[in-house]
Amino acid sequence: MDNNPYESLKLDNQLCFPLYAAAREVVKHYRPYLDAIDLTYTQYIAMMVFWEQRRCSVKELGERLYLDSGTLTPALKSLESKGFVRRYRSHEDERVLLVEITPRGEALRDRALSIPPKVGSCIRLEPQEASELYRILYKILGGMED
Amino acid sequence: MDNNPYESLKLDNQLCFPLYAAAREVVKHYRPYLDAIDLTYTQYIAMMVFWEQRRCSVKELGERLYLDSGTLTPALKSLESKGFVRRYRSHEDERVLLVEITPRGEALRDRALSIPPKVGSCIRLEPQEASELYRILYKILGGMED
DNA sequence: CTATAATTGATCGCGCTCAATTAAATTGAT
DNA sequence: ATCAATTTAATTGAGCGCGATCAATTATAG
Repeated sequence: MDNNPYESLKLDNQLCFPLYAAAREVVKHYRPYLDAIDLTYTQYIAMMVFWEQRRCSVKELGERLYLDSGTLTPALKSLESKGFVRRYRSHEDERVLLVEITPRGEALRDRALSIPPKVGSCIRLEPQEASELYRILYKILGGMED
Repeated sequence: MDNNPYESLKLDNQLCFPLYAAAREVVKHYRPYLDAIDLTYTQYIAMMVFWEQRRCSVKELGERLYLDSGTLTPALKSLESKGFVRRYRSHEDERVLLVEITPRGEALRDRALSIPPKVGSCIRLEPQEASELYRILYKILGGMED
């Protein structure tokens, strides 16, 4: 049947490759909509957190987004320069940098509302496939922490 | 039940976000093994193509990997500098740049053989989940071309 | 036979990621 | 209680990936 010792190195047998490629393709579809509100994808998912909870530390944000501070610091500085958040050190612990949404950032939420349905329509999956994909992806994310 | 008009902007309701995060997490797990053979992940998936078909054009490679020349050109130059491939223009059509694997590149295949099982063991999915994920990811990739 | 369009890669600037560094807080031994 | 050692938090800088633009080549139309 399969006597090729290099079978495991074939591109078509990789799970990581379509994961990597699909992620880039989907994020790419956000770009025109995100350009319109002057956000990158990383900034967009950060704003999602602030729309939900107004304020959090860089560390907490990083855990939520699976991103480290090296990625977040420049993204948050950019959000601050656009007036969507403000950044300040915690008084209780000076090591902690807190980020808080501004009224301008709150206002952006309404302009972002049209994005999810637009991108969602490009990912043509059955509802059942979408929820299965969601479940499996979080299983991967949960199982990799070691 | 759900009267929040911003429900669609919650991080937990996004499909793209876990896709984006899981892709990065999985690729990150390749790094130590790829470092050992001096390849980046992009260079690794490019080598997979050459291990299978020895030679192809930059354009063809880009279609296969869903990457453009801005990403591939520096990656291929780096592979060339390490002696794993050679690059030359096609005689039939001078616009086409062909990339061909070298004996040194062929030899690298054996050293890469141990990588897929090592990374695979970090992605703790049932075989059935893995194949379902594979199917759905390629459905996304196939359905986005427009 | 010239002019226009399309294709192919290369180059450049920006954002993201990782490793190393700096700064702050905590722990623990005396 | 004090101070070195460890731990924790975020910033900085280098390299990679991506989108946009450009130059060179080829194909097509008038």
